[in-house]
Amino acid sequence: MTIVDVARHAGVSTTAVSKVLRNAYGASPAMRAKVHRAIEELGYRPYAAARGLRGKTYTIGVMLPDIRNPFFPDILDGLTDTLRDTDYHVLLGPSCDNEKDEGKLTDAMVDRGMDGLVLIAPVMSRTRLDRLATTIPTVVVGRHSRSAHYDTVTDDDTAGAALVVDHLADLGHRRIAHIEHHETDPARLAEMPNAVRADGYHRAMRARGLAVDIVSTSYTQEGGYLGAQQILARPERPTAIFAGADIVAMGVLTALSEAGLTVPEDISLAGYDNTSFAALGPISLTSVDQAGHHIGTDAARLLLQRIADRTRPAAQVKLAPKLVPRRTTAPPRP
Amino acid sequence: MTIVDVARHAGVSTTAVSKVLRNAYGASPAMRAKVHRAIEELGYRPYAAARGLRGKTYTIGVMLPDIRNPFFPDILDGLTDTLRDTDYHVLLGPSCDNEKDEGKLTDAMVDRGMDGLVLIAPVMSRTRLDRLATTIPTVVVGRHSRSAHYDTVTDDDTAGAALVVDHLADLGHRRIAHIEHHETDPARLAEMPNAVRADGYHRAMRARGLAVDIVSTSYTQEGGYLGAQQILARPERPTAIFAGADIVAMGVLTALSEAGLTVPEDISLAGYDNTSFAALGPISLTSVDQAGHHIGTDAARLLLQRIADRTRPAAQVKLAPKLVPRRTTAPPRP
DNA sequence: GTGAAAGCGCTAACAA
DNA sequence: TTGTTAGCGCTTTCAC
Repeated sequence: MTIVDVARHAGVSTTAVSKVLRNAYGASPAMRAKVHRAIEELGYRPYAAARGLRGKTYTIGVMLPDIRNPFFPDILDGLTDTLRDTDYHVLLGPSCDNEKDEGKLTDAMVDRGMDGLVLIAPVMSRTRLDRLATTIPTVVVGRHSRSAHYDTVTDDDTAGAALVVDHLADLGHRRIAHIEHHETDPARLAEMPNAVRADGYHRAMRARGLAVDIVSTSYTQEGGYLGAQQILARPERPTAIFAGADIVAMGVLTALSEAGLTVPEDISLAGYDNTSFAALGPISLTSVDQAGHHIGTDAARLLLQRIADRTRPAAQVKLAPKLVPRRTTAPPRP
Repeated sequence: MTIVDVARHAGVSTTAVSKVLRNAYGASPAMRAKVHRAIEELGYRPYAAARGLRGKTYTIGVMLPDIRNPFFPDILDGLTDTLRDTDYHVLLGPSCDNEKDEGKLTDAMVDRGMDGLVLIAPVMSRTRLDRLATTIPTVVVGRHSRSAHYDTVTDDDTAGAALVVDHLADLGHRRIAHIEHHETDPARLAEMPNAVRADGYHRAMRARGLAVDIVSTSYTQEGGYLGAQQILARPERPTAIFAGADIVAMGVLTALSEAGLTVPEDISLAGYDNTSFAALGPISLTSVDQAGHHIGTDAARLLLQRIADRTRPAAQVKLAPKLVPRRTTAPPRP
């Protein structure tokens, strides 16, 4: 079942069918109707793989660091909701949290002729990111970099971290530890959301005259578990922990519970992302909302615009985070 | 940068390059070496979209019902671990939990020339599933159907449900409610894992002479929340709840917590899937382990075999679930 | 507004 | 073992 069959069935040329399929200029209403009827009657579906050879594949690729992090589905929902009424399909790569896997995945997506990419918090070098974006329309989410070739959607992570520090400090906490996602590359130190968040914590603490206490693990449940264990092994225990992501806070809860500590009586805990798990009754985690759905919507919109016009100036959308206080934060024991 | 450039650079024919790329028969070691060097030097990458037009795209599509359900990443890990050392790439569709979205996504995957599909708990009709599997190598995960055209990997949901019921009954519970994922289609009633799980509960309860109490919502956090609210509104409250999935149990916990009930003192709770959240310290949910990673490994292996030989007899792999008792289940109040 | 014809990059017959 | 050649299904000039 090909375009040739449709053309024959409708009594027109293959060119005509192609034009109708693409809503291209140069097909009369009568022709469109004929072709559409033929498509209907034959149950024809264009073969995207073949379209890609000359035109577009109507496919958008999404890369994310960790499918287990419940924040990313929010972004995905925003993306798919926006793309639902278009001809585009979204295809997701499996989690990849290192430069090598990222390279493999983005290569694979380019090789499959995808029309555009949404990269969520990519760790690849700025050079590579830039090169990629000149190859294929790209929107970068979360990473605080700026390029002429790709659009970005970010949340103000500096402000978000300050929100948490201020909240805890206002409650009376003086010793507030932070668990961050380990970042050594100096170039990425200024760009990755986790690094900016840690920097925001740093600034906010110093602005209050408080001593900085950072533990480096990763933005995973295990990272939170291990980070909390390190913190609990300290001679002087902090009275509050600011986990860089809700998923980290989940692991922290396990470690605290195993240590026989209760939240917020023994120690306060705040997360980041305001995922659906933060709202869970028995957890009720204080967190920072960065409106994942909205991020996804913006990313999709920007990508569609960039696909339509690859020369348009790059846009930087920056969203403002919001603190959502819940039951895991309270004044420290007197 | 095409195969022609590589051929010219290596001083061989395009066929030779093609053969080397595919590890096909008919290329001398000397030729392979020459071609590989040319590929290296030119930084050539085959264009998968074009390969798909004649041969394969080296792409495997995965469809899952809900990206928010933390059980599915386990399966995905098993899949990607197994596929990592092959030439195949895994691409995931966005969540789709209804027949229409499933149809759109599988169509899109077929249209993109994917070499094989892994469908996790698909809800589409058996006819459609069968037709799909004759079009493209397919492995179905979780669904208890049998076909000559696709392989299946399932867990013994009947036994798993019985494990939970027996555990609770042995603790002394008599009134055990079950929250299931709503299923009306009579054909799917015997095939979907959620339906089989509910049926297993049914049988196990009756075998013990206990009264069945089923609430139908969905396998989501919200489904658990709403289901628990319905259960709590009963004149006579059950002493234990068996949630059909861990993600459901998460929602149940919220509802119980809002109602001022404690677990397991006021009410026992068990989930299913043994996700990483079940092991979380403050949650510590009794659950049923169905070895998601193993399921993924088997699915990948079966799919590779089916891609290699589409006529091979269909295999049905059935795994055995295991109960993981934790702190949310205890004897009822006297 | 419409259609004929030339590829897109690759694979697979087939011939050498 | 190697190379020549004809497409895969679609889009895109470029005539008409």
